[in-house]
Amino acid sequence: MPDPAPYQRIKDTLLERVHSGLWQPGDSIPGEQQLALDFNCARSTVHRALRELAEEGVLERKRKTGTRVAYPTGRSLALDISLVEDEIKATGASYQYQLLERKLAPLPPTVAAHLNRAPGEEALHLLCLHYADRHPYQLEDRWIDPQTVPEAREEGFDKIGPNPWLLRNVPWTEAEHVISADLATGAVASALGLKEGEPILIVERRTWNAKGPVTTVRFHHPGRTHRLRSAFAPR
Amino acid sequence: MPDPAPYQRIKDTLLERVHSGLWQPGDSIPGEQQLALDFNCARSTVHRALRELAEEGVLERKRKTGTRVAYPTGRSLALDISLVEDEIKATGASYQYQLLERKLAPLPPTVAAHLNRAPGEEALHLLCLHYADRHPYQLEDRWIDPQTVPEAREEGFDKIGPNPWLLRNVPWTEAEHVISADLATGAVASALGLKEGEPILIVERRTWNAKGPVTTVRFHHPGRTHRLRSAFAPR
DNA sequence: TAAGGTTATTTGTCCAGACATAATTGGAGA
DNA sequence: TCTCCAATTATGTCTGGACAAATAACCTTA
Repeated sequence: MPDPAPYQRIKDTLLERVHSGLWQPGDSIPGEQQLALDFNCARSTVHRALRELAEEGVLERKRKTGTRVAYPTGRSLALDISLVEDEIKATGASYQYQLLERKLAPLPPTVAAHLNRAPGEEALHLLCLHYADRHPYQLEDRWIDPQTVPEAREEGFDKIGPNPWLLRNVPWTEAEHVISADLATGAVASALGLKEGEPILIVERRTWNAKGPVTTVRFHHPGRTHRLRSAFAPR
Repeated sequence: MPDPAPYQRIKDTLLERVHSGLWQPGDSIPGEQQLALDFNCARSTVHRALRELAEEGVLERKRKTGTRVAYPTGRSLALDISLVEDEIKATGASYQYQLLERKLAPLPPTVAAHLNRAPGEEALHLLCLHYADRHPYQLEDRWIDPQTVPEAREEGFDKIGPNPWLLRNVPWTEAEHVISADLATGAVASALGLKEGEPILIVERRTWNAKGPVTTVRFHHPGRTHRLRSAFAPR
């Protein structure tokens, strides 16, 4: 194993002091000059370690006042949202993909608003089901704007899921996520193998690239068994 | 407004080139040497800009090969989780806090596991309701380990919510979040003013500090009206 | 042709020193 | 006592130079 870089070693050491409780939230810690002497390195090396720890929310720095251990606020939480396939395989389960529906359909109002289209205009609508070990894991309800993504007209989406296909062909540069809960009804319930009225967890993602809105997608998960997890440090 | 630092200006410029689509995912971009000439600055300044963009997931860098625009993967998503009070006030709504229950009670098994206690041992149980403009916004169901946090015995929690109190008195250094959906039942339903069987969104947070597990808390929100939002960049 | 070693290129990090900038502190003057 | 300015001190950033490490490309040899 290669030696970690000095700035990294310093970060680790300082973080350890915070985690161990040796330095408590609110405590002042030594200045860069002093730490540079302690660690026998240049001030800029110490500076980088401190700067990054501050960015990560571990420390708070102010000119003239110096550096203190930050009070955690839980200001942000990072959720991993990978491709379903990777997500499922990471748990050791087998992955299966099934296309339920693919057709041009009139846009519902909320989706139309995101895609900058009038409600009722036609767009490509996809319904896909992702299985983990043969159990329904996620129902994907997606709209693709054929104006921004004309190539999508040629793609059947019967072999490859829309997510990997889009990443490959029309990478987006901006996204917005909204998480909410609702009840399973009709098609969603039966696709996921749930009874009507069971809870579902919904992650909605809307993405843009330089040319405009690309796609809106709602991922539906069985609410009681699915979990979005985040082990994490304050930020 | 003060001039932004050069490395920041470079970051902005490069990010703009990616966002505008001038540089597409997969494209190679000029090397550090070249960019330093372009921006008329030292290589280390360019290097910092590139390094940070790579950390943010915008670029991918490899030695010898150079720097390319990254394909977005949506690998992570950042949710802001602030204090409820700030969260509510940020929307312009008025905030109100109400303590519903505060008593020592035997630990349910799942909570006991996190707090390293045997099920049935006693811990401090709190039920709190947070209002936005007089409407129930969040039901907080919290367990505090009186062994790790003896001070909590003395606190009534009738004026100050457990969250701000804990941050002030027993800051945690590590946390884990789990998001899920369920149905409102019994006490939860009536506290939130929902009918039985309506969907709720649950955020569970478990925290630790140097001395051990501090607290387990479940935040219950009305599922259809509450949203966890994240405008975000790929990572 | 295949294997293996060498070279060149690019990023990664460090350093020492310099100046900029924010913010506290203390002192001068009203 | 109050106000305002200046000195002090910590962090923030840049420079220009150096060396390390990864790795793609090339070159040698069997």
